[in-house]
Amino acid sequence: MPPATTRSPHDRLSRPQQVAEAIKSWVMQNGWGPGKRLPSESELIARFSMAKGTIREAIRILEAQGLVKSRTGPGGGVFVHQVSEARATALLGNYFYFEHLTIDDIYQIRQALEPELAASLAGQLSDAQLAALEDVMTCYSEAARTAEEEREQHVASLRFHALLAEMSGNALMRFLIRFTANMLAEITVSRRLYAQPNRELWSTGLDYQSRLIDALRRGDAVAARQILSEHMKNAHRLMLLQETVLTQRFLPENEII
Amino acid sequence: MPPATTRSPHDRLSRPQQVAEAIKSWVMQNGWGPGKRLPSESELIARFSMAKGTIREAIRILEAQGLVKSRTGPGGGVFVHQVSEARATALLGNYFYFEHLTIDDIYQIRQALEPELAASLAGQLSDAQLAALEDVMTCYSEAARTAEEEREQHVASLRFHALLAEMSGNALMRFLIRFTANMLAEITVSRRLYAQPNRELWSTGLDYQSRLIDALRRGDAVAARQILSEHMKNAHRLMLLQETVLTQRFLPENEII
DNA sequence: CCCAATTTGTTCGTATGTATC
DNA sequence: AGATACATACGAACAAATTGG
Repeated sequence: MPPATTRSPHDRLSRPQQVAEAIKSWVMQNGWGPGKRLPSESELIARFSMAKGTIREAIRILEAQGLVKSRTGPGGGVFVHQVSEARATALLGNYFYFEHLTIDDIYQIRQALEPELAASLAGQLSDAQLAALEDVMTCYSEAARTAEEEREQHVASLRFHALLAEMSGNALMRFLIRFTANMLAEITVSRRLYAQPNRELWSTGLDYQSRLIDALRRGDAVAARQILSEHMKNAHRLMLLQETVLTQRFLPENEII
Repeated sequence: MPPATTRSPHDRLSRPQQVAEAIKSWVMQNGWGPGKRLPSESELIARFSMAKGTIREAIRILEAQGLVKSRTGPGGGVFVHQVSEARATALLGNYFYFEHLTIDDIYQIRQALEPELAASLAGQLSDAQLAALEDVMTCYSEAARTAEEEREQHVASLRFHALLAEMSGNALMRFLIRFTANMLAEITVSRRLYAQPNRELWSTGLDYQSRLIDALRRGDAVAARQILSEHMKNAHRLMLLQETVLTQRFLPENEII
């Protein structure tokens, strides 16, 4: 029995989709990487014996997936393009537009991932990296006075986690941490949760992160894991009070954090 | 200062992209859900004052993202469509085609997520669900004789985890567990890692999963977490011996598991 | 079973915009 | 500035698919 591609015979692929798939596997088989220029429109028209419109739609499909980019003018054309994190985030975000994630859901993942991330980074960071973490922390070292400052502190605290993720050698970990933080920001911003003064969250958050940086510097993986685990548990608990269903929008193709 | 969309002024959106974005936010603002029919091509042509080809490219962009589907004939048209898990998996998989994930990377995530999943399911499953888990388990209760059987057992063991994820109320958890299992299957299948007889992995895996089901039935969250944690650690250790860089293909738009 | 209506799908010719030399 | 090479956009015609009479 073959690996069995589970496409029902009823949803046949349109010609542009066929062409897009063909180009995909063509690029893959030749091992072409980012920057590689694909044949021009007219060449593709000749190669696939299809009309311009059909070829163009195929290119658009690949472009929407972030796999190619096209430029006009001489030396222009269609180029293989590395899918950006922003694009991947937006595309995955579309999926969760229809699933209704709660703050609980997101924190269950963060609760599992972040301590593991912290543990894996203990003793691995350079002085410059540790300094960068402390730098972000100082953005919210003082109690917020206005709602605007409150919001900025909230964003900064999420940036702390994003920065930590950036330091991981694990691309999957990096993406997931940043994605979950993004989703959380979407909720809190869209629901104005940050507007509710939550001094306890930010102040205890500051304390935890300070201790975390210390543990990371000492190379104490167990402590780092424990600290971030408690931090997550606490943040989760505080946010739980204002739990809400995520009515997230279609994400535009740009970075939130 | 506005939320600041970080699009450089140099990569202006093409007209089809503009139209696609306009339709997106249009759907969003009206709160239209899956099944809602969008205006016909000709209506969109009139509304946006653009050529048919341009409108069609916009539709294709949305279709590539899995947000709409179009049907021909009377009563046909373009319909809002819930992004499928398969589509989301494929789109996210494209991102990691360019990042080079290792087995280590994937197991770091599974190691963090799966025990948490197990703990959250303890005492929450119906008899039918527990029976379904045992059912999948029996698929590899006997030692494999041929390489083909070996492969089937491997797939079945990944299915066990997928089924477990399916029982979570957390859509994000469900997706991530299945996604990571998918990525792992991609590696092991494409690199033929399953071909190497690895009796220890499957037999100990069987033992672990049997104990896990028991703990889930008893409602012992701590034990469930511990068992799956050890199982992951063990599976990771065994796979580490044959570690390899993931040279994953562009994922076709279909389900692997 | 065929025919007609409706809607997306595809083709071709032409013209325009844009970046490079 | 002008020529060149490429994607981009337009419009009209035709093809295919689906539904209902």
